[in-house]
Amino acid sequence: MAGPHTLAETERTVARRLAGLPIDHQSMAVTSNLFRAANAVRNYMEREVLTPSDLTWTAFVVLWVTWIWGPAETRMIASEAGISKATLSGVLNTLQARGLVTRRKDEQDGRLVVVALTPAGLRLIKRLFPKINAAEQEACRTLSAADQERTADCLRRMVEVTGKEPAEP
Amino acid sequence: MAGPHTLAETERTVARRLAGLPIDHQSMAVTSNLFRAANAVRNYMEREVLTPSDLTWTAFVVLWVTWIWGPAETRMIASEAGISKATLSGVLNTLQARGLVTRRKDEQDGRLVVVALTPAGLRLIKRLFPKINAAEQEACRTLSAADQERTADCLRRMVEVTGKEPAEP
DNA sequence: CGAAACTCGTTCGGCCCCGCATGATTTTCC
DNA sequence: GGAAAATCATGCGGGGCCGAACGAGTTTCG
Repeated sequence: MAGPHTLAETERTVARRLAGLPIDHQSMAVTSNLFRAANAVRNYMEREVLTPSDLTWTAFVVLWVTWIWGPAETRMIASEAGISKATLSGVLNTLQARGLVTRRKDEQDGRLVVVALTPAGLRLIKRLFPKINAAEQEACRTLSAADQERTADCLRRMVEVTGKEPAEP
Repeated sequence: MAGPHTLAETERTVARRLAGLPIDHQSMAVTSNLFRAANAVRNYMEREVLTPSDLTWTAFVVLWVTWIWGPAETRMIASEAGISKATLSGVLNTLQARGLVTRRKDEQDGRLVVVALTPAGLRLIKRLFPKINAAEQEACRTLSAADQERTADCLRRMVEVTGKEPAEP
């Protein structure tokens, strides 16, 4: 990520290259570091925790959501995991083939499919989640408690603002 | 993203479900909102700015990096864009087919490939970037200047901590 | 009751994404 | 000068990712 340039160097060069244009540099700094950080943390967790268990980040998230939200319909899992239903279908095929989740038709409503963890899936997520949380702690190591609280809050507000709104009849 | 639950509701449920486990909730709140926010902002920009021009987020980033860092080698563009060289190869194929970038062998070093914007590519990025910056401003709308500064700084620190380090012989 | 409208999950086509292997090129170091 | 090591971009295979189209199932309402 850092590549041949440091973060500070990169940001300086961009600012110089954009001199003269009427650009809001502050919000640009927030969003570009948002993407950088999300990528860096995600890669860090895959590298340190997930790859040894042959899991992708998305597969882990789906496993986690299924654990937290109990047996649940696919539409709900997709929403909580932040992926589309189409993507979830593929991920579930993979997880099901590895014997980590099961699919079952709902008896009341035949359109619904209920996803649940298998015992093996439950064992895996219980073993992996503490390691992921340790990695989260590591990623936030240099942030004070106040920093963490404020950062989480600011990120929440950004989600609220950009969350889907394309609906104005 | 928000799906059937609000952000606050989701976080409360997770906390209740994880009660008893020795989990650091604060860093979990930071990272989970980090991924949520990155997804939400990215989708927002694709929806509002990029899709009308038939560009993906990654293709836009590659175009932007090529603009900022002038004609440059692929390895450098990949690093700045936060993607692998392999991914960049594919993206460049797409952009080249649409006549937005050119590839040219370096004359000094035959291994290198220099990527440059075509006039059409330059026109496109110049037209799109102000709209992206407006979207960035919108995403940060509810954050004070101090919030923005502090958030950007915290995100930078998270990048530093998790940035690739797998080198200890 | 029964047709129309709606909801749900899956498939499909196209792109992004990566690690790895490969071939081309340059540099290092006898 | 020439073999070995290093560097670079690309192709490939497997998977994630989405919108759109589809078929099966359910609800609405005349």
